[in-house]
Amino acid sequence: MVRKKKNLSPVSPAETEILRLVWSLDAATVQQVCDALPKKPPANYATVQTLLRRLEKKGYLEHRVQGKAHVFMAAVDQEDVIKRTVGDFVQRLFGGDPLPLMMHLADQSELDPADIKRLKKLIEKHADS
Amino acid sequence: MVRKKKNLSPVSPAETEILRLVWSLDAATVQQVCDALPKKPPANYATVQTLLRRLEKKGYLEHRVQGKAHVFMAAVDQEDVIKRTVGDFVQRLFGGDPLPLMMHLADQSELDPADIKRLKKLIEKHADS
DNA sequence: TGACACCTCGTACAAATGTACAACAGTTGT
DNA sequence: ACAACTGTTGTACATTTGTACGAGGTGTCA
Repeated sequence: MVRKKKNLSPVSPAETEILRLVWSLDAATVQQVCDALPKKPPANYATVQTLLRRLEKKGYLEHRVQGKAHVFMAAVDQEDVIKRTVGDFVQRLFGGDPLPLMMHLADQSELDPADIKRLKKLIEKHADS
Repeated sequence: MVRKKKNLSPVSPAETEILRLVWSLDAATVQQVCDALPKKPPANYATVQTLLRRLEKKGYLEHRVQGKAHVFMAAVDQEDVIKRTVGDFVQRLFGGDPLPLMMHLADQSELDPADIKRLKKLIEKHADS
């Protein structure tokens, strides 16, 4: 698959969550996305459907027909989307400097030892470059 | 100052950037915020003004009058806002797990040695807790 | 003491966003 | 073959967001 880049209109907050679920499910029908959402405020089928439709129109998803249902799946590279999304976020909230965000996360998060190990390794790698 | 918490309506992306500038300037007039914005697309005074007014209405800013101008300043704790904002963001894009974001940032960012040192220290601190 | 500059205020308005209904169609169990 | 499901499509609509104009007030300098 080719997965063209750029020129994608922005993903709204609500759309972002839906997109994430499709990624994590790899491919999913409207129903499956609904089921994956928190039950607390039971997701409205129609609403989720609209979000999926919009994501497809924007170019982030595509679908194949399976039986009577549409199965949605990624149409662009997840990493690219995350990169852009995080980049924009860091820009707005921290003026583009990722360090404050790292510090905030390191400070706030409960990281288990394994996580810390992986993180340190990654950071280490950047130390000598 | 008391700085009540919660019940604040969300900050939109454009508003977020303005809010960040007010924080970084500590206190600022519309003009000063405009000047702090990238010149590239020269910020429209009226637009910035609207954003500041909305931030005040939402409760994030307040102002004092100085001469003929309004000087805007934070009305709620910056850390709280950042915490909530980052939290929401992590929720939407990563389902609430901050580690993928940490990894992404560690992987993408060019961190200088000093940054790495500080980060490692912070992470270290969490290792034995 | 006017003319100017610089501000705020009220207002506007298109586009994006969040949310959702109603109508219609393919499947399926009976 | 028909009702009951389950899904899609078209559409709607109140808010929020991004962007910005014009009128009117006020401090300032000649």
